[in-house]
Amino acid sequence: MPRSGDVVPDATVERLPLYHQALVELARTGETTVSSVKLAELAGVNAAKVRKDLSFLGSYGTRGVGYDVDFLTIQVSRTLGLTGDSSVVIVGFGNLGQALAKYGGFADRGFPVVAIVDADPTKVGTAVKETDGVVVQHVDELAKIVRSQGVAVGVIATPAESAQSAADALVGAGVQSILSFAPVVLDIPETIPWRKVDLATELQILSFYQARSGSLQHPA
Amino acid sequence: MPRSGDVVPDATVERLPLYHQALVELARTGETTVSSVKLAELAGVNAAKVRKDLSFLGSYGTRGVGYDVDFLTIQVSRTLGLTGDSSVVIVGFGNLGQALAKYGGFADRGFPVVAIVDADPTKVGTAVKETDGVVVQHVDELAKIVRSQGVAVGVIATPAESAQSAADALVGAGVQSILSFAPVVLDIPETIPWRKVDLATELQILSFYQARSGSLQHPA
DNA sequence: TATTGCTTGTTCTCAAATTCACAAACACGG
DNA sequence: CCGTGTTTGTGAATTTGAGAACAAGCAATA
Ligand SMILES: NC(=O)c1ccc[n+]([C@@H]2O[C@H](COP(=O)([O-])OP(=O)(O)OC[C@H]3O[C@@H](n4cnc5c(N)ncnc54)[C@H](O)[C@@H]3O)[C@@H](O)[C@H]2O)c1
Ligand SMILES: NC(=O)c1ccc[n+]([C@@H]2O[C@H](COP(=O)([O-])OP(=O)(O)OC[C@H]3O[C@@H](n4cnc5c(N)ncnc54)[C@H](O)[C@@H]3O)[C@@H](O)[C@H]2O)c1
Repeated sequence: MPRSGDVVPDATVERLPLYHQALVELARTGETTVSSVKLAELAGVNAAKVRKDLSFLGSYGTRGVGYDVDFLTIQVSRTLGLTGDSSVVIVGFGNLGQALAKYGGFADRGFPVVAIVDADPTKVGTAVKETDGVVVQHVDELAKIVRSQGVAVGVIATPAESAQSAADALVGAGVQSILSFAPVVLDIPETIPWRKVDLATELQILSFYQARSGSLQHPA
Repeated sequence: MPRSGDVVPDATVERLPLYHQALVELARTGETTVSSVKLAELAGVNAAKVRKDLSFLGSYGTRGVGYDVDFLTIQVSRTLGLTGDSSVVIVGFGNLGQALAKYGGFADRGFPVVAIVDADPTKVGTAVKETDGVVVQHVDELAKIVRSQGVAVGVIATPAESAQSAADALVGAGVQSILSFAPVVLDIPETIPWRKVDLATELQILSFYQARSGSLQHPA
């Protein structure tokens, strides 16, 4: 019987946010319990997989009934480490950085944007009303900002050629994880988890499956 | 001996864009050949994995020497189906849609944005200079646009609640693949490959590995 | 309290992916 | 033309993940 102290497989970790999202939606619509079949449908995965994934967190379902939506949400959140908010700093206030800054979906999901930095002096001083008027600061202030505000996550939205130096600055400043939109592999200490979101890569993967048309759908 | 006609594993397909990117970068810096070790380093993966992945495309290396950068680039491109350009239509000209529209990285990598649509009449008519002055059109024109311009890829940048109808419209219009930024599971025919990019999901996955600090790095 | 119907949790089997390890193959220098 | 050093391509072993199947367990109801 796996308990929450045991390891959770990587493949499961990647799906937990899907379940979390589905659970939040269920709670919003007033559902109090949910079966693995229903949850699987909402998350777009196999029901057996849902049950196995959830069993890694503990035995939180009730046979014949299903899972309690609120309780399961808490368990998934806890496993993902979504206890309190994790503040985010955005590095690079260009096209993408501005879109991210204005986007409310981060704060809604527990990742408030508390600071924005850029290397361009002409961008420093801009206030973003969507994020409670956070003002763009210079990248040289990064370490001070991270320390004083207890920033946990750094988001890199600089051009590819500046991404490594942005990463170095974030690591030096003491952030605990990094999400990068630059299409380059970063050299980051193993102690700091990081992920990359690369749109061109996504389009190229789609291109493959499109060429092999119909042979496989959405394998993500 | 696997040939290009054989199947390429999903896990390999997901990495081919990484290699492609590294190869383009190598060519830019004037390198003519590259070893699996070097390529692995650039792509951030294991060298044996690189060799096995490439072997699915065919036997294109030279023992004792490595791979010819230009030739391998062509083979990877061909496998991914990156022969000609694939035109893209962006659905939703909000924060994210505008950032995407202004971003040059799409066209650079063979995915020119040839059209943008939105449901909001006040957005219709806006011209985006970064993409050769493409003008935002109404979403009702989607089918006509896709057919007349031979659009291959649809990018969904609408709010979550409109994403399914955007997907339906794209499918109806005849696009061949879909990339969505909305944090919802879409119901799309199996014949049309689609992928989802969800930033909150990425942050939540990072949150897990951060909580289990140091036990595992960047598993993507 | 016994029965019934439903859903979980887990076991088992199969498939996919990763990694190691090394023979085969090639370039090059002497 | 032969030996040497290097790097590929791929078998084989191992790890990881997926999915089917079903016994175990609970609620509800009579
Ligand atoms: N815009 C998009 O839709 C989009 C899509 C996919 C990927 N990306 C990637 O996201 C990144 C940003 O794209 P963009 O379109 O916003 O670029 P951009 O040029 O509009 O903005 C980059 C910003 O980063 C700032 N910057 C540069 N070096 C910096 C440094 N060392 N420290 C701090 N700030 C620095 C610049 O001053 C600028 O404001 C790029 O790597 C791009 O490939 C963007
Ligand atoms: N902005 C970001 O940085 C960001 C980050 C992550 C995810 N997202 C996701 O991307 C999506 C868009 O985000 P955003 O911040 O750009 O939102 P937004 O509200 O700024 O823009 C949405 C746009 O879509 C248009 N639209 C609405 N319904 C439509 C329809 N049926 N057909 C065509 N157009 C329609 C609206 O008129 C609006 O212009 C959302 O799903 C959001 O969750 C955005």
